[in-house]
Amino acid sequence: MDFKMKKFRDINLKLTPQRLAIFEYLDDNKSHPSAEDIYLEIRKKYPTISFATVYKTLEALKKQGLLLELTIDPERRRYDPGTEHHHHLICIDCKKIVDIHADFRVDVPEDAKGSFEMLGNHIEFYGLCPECKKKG
Amino acid sequence: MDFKMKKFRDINLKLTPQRLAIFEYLDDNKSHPSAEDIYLEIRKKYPTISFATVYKTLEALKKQGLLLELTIDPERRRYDPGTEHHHHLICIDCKKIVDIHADFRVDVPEDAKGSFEMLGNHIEFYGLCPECKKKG
DNA sequence: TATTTAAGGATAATCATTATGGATTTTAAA
DNA sequence: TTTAAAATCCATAATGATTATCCTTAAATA
Ligand SMILES: [Mn+2]
Ligand SMILES: [Mn+2]
Ligand SMILES: [Zn+2]
Ligand SMILES: [Zn+2]
Repeated sequence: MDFKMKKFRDINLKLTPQRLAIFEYLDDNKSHPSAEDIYLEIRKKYPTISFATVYKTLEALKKQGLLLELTIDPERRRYDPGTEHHHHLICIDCKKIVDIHADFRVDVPEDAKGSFEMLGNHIEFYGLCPECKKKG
Repeated sequence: MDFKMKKFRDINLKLTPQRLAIFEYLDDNKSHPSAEDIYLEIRKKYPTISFATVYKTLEALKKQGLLLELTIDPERRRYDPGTEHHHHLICIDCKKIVDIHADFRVDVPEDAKGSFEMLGNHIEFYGLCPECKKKG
């Protein structure tokens, strides 16, 4: 969180109570929340905060490279404060997203990639979380 | 396409000219089109077709397991008539999606997966297509 | 051909996200 | 401390994709 504040100062972005609350909520957050998740949480402290503020703060964080946007849930965008390269496991039932910090060799064979310039990759694992497996 | 018709007949779904046109458009289609792409194309033959019809047909195909919905483009859903297990390469510039038919070993280590039940995976590769690389 | 039932199409509704604009707050300078 | 400029807040409107509704039309089947 400290470094988020620093980065913001560095580029003339102001530190407001709303933003600090969002930083704090995201800091070390492993739940991959949606904009609404964040909005609902921050609203407990700042009941007048607007969705626009949440979206704009997320946009600013993304632009600083301090936040990733996940396109893994077809219903809504999810955000990930863990910006190191990692992969995800999503429960097909409750949509919970869990980090997978493992290194996989996924070199695309030359003939398959053609003259594409390869820049990165992301693996989505699908499965059932322990809770949902129990429920059936 | 034939087998799509058969599956539809088997479950009391009617074969209409609009649906056949969509089947035909999707058959062997490697472009991963959006609902709008499909709508615009079919409209050439059936100028009165509605978006609702496109969405409903896609939904029916999905339910039959004849079509996959991709959550790889944050702006809109893309559809994939290739339902065999494969991966994708997306151009971060023009959003073109290309199939990668290669087999990768991506076994999640026991300690990372916990008691999740693993059911599948999908790898998204990010890069620049030859055309976009040229443009800079 | 008649009957049944699903599908088509126009359009409204919904939901997530983005844009706008005036009031407020922060920051820096005077 | 006062002032001014810039950034942010939030209410709200706009947008764009997707889903729902409802009435008319057409496909299937006997
Ligand atoms: Mn993550
Ligand atoms: Mn594909
Ligand atoms: Zn679950
Ligand atoms: Zn491209």
